[in-house]
Amino acid sequence: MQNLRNIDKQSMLSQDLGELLTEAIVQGVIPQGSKISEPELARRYGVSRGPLREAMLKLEGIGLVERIPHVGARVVELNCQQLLDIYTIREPLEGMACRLAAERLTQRQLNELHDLLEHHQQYLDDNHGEAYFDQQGDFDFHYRIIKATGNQRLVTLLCDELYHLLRMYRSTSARQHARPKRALQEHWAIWQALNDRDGELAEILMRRHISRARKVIEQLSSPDS
Amino acid sequence: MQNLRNIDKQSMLSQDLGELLTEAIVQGVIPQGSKISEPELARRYGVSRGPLREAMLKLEGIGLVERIPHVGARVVELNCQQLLDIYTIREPLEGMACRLAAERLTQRQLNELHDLLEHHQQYLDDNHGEAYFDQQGDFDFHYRIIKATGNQRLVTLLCDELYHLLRMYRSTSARQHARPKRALQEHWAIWQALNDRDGELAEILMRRHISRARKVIEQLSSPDS
DNA sequence: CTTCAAGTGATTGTCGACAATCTAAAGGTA
DNA sequence: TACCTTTAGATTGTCGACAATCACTTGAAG
Repeated sequence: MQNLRNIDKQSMLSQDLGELLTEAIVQGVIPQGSKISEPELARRYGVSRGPLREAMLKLEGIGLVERIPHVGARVVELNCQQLLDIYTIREPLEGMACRLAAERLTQRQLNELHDLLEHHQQYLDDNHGEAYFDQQGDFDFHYRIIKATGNQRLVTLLCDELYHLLRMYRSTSARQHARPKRALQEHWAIWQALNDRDGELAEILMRRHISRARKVIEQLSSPDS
Repeated sequence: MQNLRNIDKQSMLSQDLGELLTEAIVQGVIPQGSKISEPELARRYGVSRGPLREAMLKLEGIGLVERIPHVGARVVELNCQQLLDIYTIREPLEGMACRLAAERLTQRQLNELHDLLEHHQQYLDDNHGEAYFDQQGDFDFHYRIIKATGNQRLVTLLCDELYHLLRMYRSTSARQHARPKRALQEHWAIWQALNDRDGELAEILMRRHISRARKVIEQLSSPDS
């Protein structure tokens, strides 16, 4: 009864390795574009090459590394174009997530979202400007809406795959959320629509929210014209 | 089937295995819900368990099999709810794909799409009713639009992951596209919008197209109310 | 007869080793 | 000097083998 952790979650070595490596790559410990040597990583983590290769396969599926047969694996280099592509996917997907969430969110979940936004608001009003909580709060808001859809495949797709890439970009790029107050306003508007059970409006607002963030990135990447 | 390694010397064994197994599962050769024994499959394909496990990892990433640590892998059982979830994801994603394609399709690609639809139309008018071409033409239309977006991640997501599940469902279910003529009409309308470079309308039409197909499935799954 | 415990057989996860292949440095030729 | 070939080194892909774990049978107790 005390070692509950060992019962409910059988840990595979390759699975744990996958999560470790994911965090290492997302946080920039393993820099973008760097080559990944299987023997070296295997020695560092004290495992054989078998589980490590399986973990790499999983990372490749997420899109964090790219593998070339007989050559090896490299951490993906996330240029602006690829980031824009991700936002292009996020926009309609999270819009649909909002539409679904408007029907399925419980009152309790809505209240928790409200508290989250107020907490976030207070931090910004106090002018802390701590980017960490800013990003954390931002992601948290989106995560909760997505998970409320009850569409497991949608949750996996967004939270377990695409968002790793976003976190990687934000942790390695100096840019820290260029417009936190505006973004929070948009979050409030989305919450209002969700609270009114207006799925159609919530979808539009979320799409605009992501589309605007995408435009900011677009202007940063090509400041000319 | 034994000389798998002679197919292409430059590709990896696990990669070829992944494609073979994907086809076998999609076409129902390996039935839904069946347990997958690593030693048995390894013997059948004349390879070791290493590459086979790596192929299974890839299939798990696509969502064709489910693995439980220390228990094994099973081919996923695609119930109606999961199929509805997939359509829920397809609707906004392919809508966005249409919006993008409206800007990027070349005149040549538009003409090819036109020929494809006319070919399809002729088959239906001749009352062949051959479900195979019907499905093939349907998928082909959607594939071409998606690939015209130029968003590689979107292409991979839809064509290399979600569509395998759709093909699996259609090949194992007796239902053969309940409304081929109506669907073709909607394809024509989408093509018209694409040809007019009206991305906004093309997106709406594609969303409606997929949403209607989803409703058909929804009614089949729960005929009451 | 039902239920639970131990044992047996098979399967999974992991490891170390070997062949095929790629990378990079050394050396020869125009 | 520039370019091509060769060669040594390291890395990747694959294989067979062993320990850990699970499923199923057997058997005994209530």
